[in-house]
Amino acid sequence: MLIRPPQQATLADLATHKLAQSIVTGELAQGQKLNEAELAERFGMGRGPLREALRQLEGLRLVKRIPNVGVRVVVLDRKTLSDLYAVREALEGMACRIAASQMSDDEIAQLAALLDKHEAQIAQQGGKLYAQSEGDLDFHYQIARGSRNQMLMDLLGSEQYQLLRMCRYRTSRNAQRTKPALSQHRQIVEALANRDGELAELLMRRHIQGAWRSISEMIDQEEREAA
Amino acid sequence: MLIRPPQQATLADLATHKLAQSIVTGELAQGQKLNEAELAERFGMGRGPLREALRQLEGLRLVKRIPNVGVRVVVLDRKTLSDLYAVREALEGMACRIAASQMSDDEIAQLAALLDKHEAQIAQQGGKLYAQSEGDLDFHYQIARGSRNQMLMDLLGSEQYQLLRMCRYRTSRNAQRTKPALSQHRQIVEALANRDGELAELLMRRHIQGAWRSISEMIDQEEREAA
DNA sequence: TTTGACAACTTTGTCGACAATCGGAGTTTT
DNA sequence: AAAACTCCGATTGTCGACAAAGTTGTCAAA
Repeated sequence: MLIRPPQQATLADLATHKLAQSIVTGELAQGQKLNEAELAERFGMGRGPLREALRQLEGLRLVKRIPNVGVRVVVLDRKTLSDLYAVREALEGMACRIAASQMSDDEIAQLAALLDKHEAQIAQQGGKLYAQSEGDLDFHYQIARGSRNQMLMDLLGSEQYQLLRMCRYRTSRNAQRTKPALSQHRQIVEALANRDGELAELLMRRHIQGAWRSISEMIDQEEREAA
Repeated sequence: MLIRPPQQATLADLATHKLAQSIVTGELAQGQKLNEAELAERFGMGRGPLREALRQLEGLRLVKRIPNVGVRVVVLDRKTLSDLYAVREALEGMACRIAASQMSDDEIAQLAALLDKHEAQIAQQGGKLYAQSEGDLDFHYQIARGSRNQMLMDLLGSEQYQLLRMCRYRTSRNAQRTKPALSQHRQIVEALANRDGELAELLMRRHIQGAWRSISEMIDQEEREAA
């Protein structure tokens, strides 16, 4: 449970969290219709809190809702993901540039340590692509934190982060990109350590572009398989 | 009603819309506590739909909520606005760059026409700073549309747009920036017409930086007055 | 066979009442 | 007098039932 472990929470908050988890992990398929009564029963609560949860998920863009008809899990098609990566490039690029001047030496050191841990995980490679993927997101989130921009953290952390995780689960098979990604991460950390914001931004943008190319090819492949 | 006139809507949607409007226009003061029962009665509905509306507003970041305590209208302090403008700079800069290659000649012509209309409004200046402000946001939104990036349009359109409008209402007194702003807008349109994405991005970023400086000074002034 | 309307069913939208929790006034204690 | 405790009113959280709208299946007519 990487995100928001709700300590003191209402039932609606619980439901929001569980549903988000289920959607991100693919337990609830893309485009699937969500039945209020059924979900309420499954979670052991009334329909009231559940409806509130659905409203919140709508705000997080994890579901789409049509009045008097119902809500469905969003569908991550090619265009949506393309848009997402374009926005990420701008946002995370900015985060990197600012983080280069704002992060403490200690924070940057921690970032480097995170990559070491990350590398060790790859070495083991015990099918733990999941953990690897979450680790990567951690890296990106730490940089967002380094920008000291709460709005940026919210954007990257809540909405985009979730969609991205969703995408990862879908395409978690491609392990071949983990090594170049790690190398790029290291370059970014080095730029941060040198307080070179411009370079850090450039490297991050390239990194995300590379990730998009990789994802894009995978989608092409899927589409070809489907045809 | 510039945004989302809900045609076929549920009561909760209606409430969301009305509340958003009230918050943005300042009718509901920043930091004000929102009482469910009171609002429900005022809108002539039960507490159920109203609670759903509050959840949605929470997603739009117009209110903050604390479990078992209640929800309050967000407070736009200096840091929040600073963060907002930084994010806008990155996002709208990107929108401009992409729009330069994606917008049709016709759309760019419409954009120019919008500025003419805008200029006429300024000439009259009948205290209609409100309309002027909305016109400015229209300009920015049209460019976001030009990027053909739905996620970008959502981000700039729903959340940020609302916060920005809120800020405008608060600081709508500063009319002195309208003329330089218009001039900058024209430069941007020219860059778009020349299909010069890089220049368009640069100009937009400067434009937003200028807007932030203006807002920032105004906040300083307010703080000095308060002291 | 296809198409249209009708009816029954399912699902969403809404309300009112009850339970749980929090904030504050008043009182007690050190 | 300041701090802590206690109780009470107010507000939020939750549930079940009812109303309204949409969906689906059936049957008859073209």
